[in-house]
Amino acid sequence: MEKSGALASLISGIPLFHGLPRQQQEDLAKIVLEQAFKRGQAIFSEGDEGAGFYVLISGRAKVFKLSPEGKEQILHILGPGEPFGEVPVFAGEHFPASAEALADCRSLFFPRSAFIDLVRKNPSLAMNMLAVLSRRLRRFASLVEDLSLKEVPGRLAAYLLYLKGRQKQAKELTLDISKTQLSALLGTIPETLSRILTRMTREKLIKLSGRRIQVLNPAVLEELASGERRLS
Amino acid sequence: MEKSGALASLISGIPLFHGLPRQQQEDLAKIVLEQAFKRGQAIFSEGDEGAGFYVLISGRAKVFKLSPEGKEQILHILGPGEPFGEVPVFAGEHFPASAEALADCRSLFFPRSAFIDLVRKNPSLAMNMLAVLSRRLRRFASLVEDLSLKEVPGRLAAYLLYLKGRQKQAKELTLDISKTQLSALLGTIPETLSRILTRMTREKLIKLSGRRIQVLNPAVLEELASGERRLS
DNA sequence: CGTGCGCTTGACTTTTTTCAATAAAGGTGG
DNA sequence: CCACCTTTATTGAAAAAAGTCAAGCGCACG
Repeated sequence: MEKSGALASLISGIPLFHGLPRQQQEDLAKIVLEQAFKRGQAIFSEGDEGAGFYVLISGRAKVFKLSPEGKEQILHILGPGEPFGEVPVFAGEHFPASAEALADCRSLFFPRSAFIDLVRKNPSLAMNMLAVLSRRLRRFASLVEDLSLKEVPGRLAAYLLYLKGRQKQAKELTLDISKTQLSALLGTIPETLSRILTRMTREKLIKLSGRRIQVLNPAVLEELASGERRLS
Repeated sequence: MEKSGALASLISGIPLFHGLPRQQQEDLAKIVLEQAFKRGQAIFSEGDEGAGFYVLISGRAKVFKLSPEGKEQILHILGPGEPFGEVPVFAGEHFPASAEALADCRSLFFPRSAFIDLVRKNPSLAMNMLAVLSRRLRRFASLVEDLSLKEVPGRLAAYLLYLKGRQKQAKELTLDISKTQLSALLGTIPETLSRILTRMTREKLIKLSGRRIQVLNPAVLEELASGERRLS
């Protein structure tokens, strides 16, 4: 009783499950499994059979693709409350990418067939899931646009402005991931990222000390991000 | 009666609506609008408010992003039976990309709110839509992988093999889009595509005459596509 | 106190794009 | 059916962007 109460409150706090009748949140609690992963641990790997999907409860994780030569492209950085690994639940059975814990994590695991039963019985749950997948498609469209239509300085500028939007209380941004991870998120390598940060500093667009970055000139960053201007 | 009968048979032939009870296909027929677009005509533009989504009935269309400098990245080439523009139905309201007819098209348009009502009442329709969005996420993950982790010869090789898989009856592939469009689909420009086709021809991997391409050495194309080898 | 990992910088290579010119192809109207 | 004109495709030379290889620094953690 104790335990399922805690589970229920975890579940009701997940955006994917907002607006669901209490009964259905309890149904979810019945099928869910709790899991933990240590920093650096694989959660699943591309090609694995997906027996269900995950929701991150605490910690931080990444979903990524790896090239044969070892280059990594991060598709998504996950924080608490975010679902991942849903694709095989509804189409095909293997994961299209890999996932790994960036810090010690707790997560919930929802087994595929029990979850599908709930979705079938439950229009609100289906609608919420459709919204989640649609938002992800939107993000992916934007990622493709960045990779194909912008060069690295533009992608970095866009990311800095995105961070600034999320951390608007602080005058100074704090990177929530290592620069190596950031380079993989932007579709480049650490050396290139480092050089561009140096150039931006030289141009007085930013000021950086370790993981903290001050945005000195957001207007020019905007122009870089939208491709109107390039970094000299 | 005549007309709605024709509509009903169109609708029942759309994979998205397979397995639905007849009643629900009739419900769909009641809310649908038929539309036609001429070659080159815009169907919608990025940022437009999405009042509903489309299913292509005949012809061919593309969904794409445009950079400020005019470079285009095609996200998807659509053929008959394929739905598009669904994202704003379930998340946000504006289109994340633009769509245009590549040839004269007929399409069905499903208005958002009436369609959502049907989805809410209809678990199978919801499941089908979840499958469609999941498959698209899979494709996007693969597109991101290609753009970020492969160079252009690898992307082209992957595309040729994909085409070969779809046209396996013929010994000779036929490009179903212009080379300019293909370059935009592969995330490059016509000059680069042309040069790489020339190199592949010189290496005797393919033989090309106009839009027809013979694959002479699929094994090496596989290696290019997976990054094990590079084009000398 | 060292060892390792993340980060930076330099020199060099490769890939791709840009710009420009030309050639080929396809459709239209005479 | 042909001539014309627009679009599409190809090629070269040069520039730019990003990646590779290698070395060195600094900081954290055991």
